[in-house]
Amino acid sequence: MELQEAKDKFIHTWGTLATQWGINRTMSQIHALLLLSPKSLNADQIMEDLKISRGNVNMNLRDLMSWGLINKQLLPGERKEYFLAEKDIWKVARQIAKERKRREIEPIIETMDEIKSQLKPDTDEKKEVLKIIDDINKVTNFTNSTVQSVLKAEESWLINNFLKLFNQ
Amino acid sequence: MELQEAKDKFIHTWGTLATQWGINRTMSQIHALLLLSPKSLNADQIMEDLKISRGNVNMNLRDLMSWGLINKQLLPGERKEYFLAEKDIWKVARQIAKERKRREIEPIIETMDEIKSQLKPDTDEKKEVLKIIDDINKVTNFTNSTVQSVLKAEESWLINNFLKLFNQ
DNA sequence: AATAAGTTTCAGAAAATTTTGAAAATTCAA
DNA sequence: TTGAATTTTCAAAATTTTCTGAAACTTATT
Repeated sequence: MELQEAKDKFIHTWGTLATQWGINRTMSQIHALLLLSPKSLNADQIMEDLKISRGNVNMNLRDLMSWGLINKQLLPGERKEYFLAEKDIWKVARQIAKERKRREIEPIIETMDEIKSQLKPDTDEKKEVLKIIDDINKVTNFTNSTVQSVLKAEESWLINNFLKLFNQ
Repeated sequence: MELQEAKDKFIHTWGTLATQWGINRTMSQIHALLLLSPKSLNADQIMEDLKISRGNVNMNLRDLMSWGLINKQLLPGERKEYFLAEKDIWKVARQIAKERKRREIEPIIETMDEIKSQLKPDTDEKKEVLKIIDDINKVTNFTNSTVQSVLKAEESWLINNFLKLFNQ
């Protein structure tokens, strides 16, 4: 397999996988493209490479920035904006976990709390509903704090290795 | 807030949240409905309650069964099939984690392995691509085994409590 | 074996999401 | 300022996903 073939396969598969977990295909493909690119790229280069429109590139670059997966780079003497992916995959994974926690887990807690505060447990059926809501809250909080502690542990493991590097 | 209102809010929000994480809205709503229902329900009851077609109900009930979140119940003297949700939310959460692991994490490992085995590291650029693929594999394996061990720990905590119950 | 009750399938319709591309807005240089 | 380069926005088009409903299939009853 040649380099370009491997890159294409990676970018294509990454996009396909992403749709299965509710992430926009193009966003993932741009991310994959930037991950594999040693140099930062501008909108025109991404447009040409993935054969997509300027508007699409723009929207998804902003999304990727909001996920903290890529950064804008202003090259001296260049008018155009260049984009560079975070290459440290551990950092990428932590970033994704944090975002998903914020976007997926926190809204559940909010909704459950809202229903809980407004429904009086004055009948057996209401009590049953409240029981389920309470259970969901427990599980969600557990998941939340587990993710949190794994993130923290993982982060300090990285910090440890970083420190070791300086102790050599 | 009255019972029906609370139920509706729960079912509706659950459906909306689900779409944000790549799960079909109807599937989540049927799951929510069954979670809140003390009795098992048949296709006609679900159709009427959520105002959706028979085909849609059938498809999503099968999906929910494949996720291990609901079970078919054959009531004596009844021709129709009834469906009952798993009410133990910890079990539900474990089931979802297992499925997502299988559906989201395992395909990544497969793809990365495939590219890795076919791309020779004979240039610097190829080596760089292989480095990223390797990193992704490391992170994915780490995530996989972390989920695995949390699941296991959580499961045995449950087992522990179950056993305690009998030691009283 | 015929019929009735219930379930599954799937082509086409409807709905939701994504993408395009051109116009508007912004930024920079002279 | 002006105007050229670049980025952003957004209505409409294209695409993808979901849903419907009727026909086909399966299972149970007489």
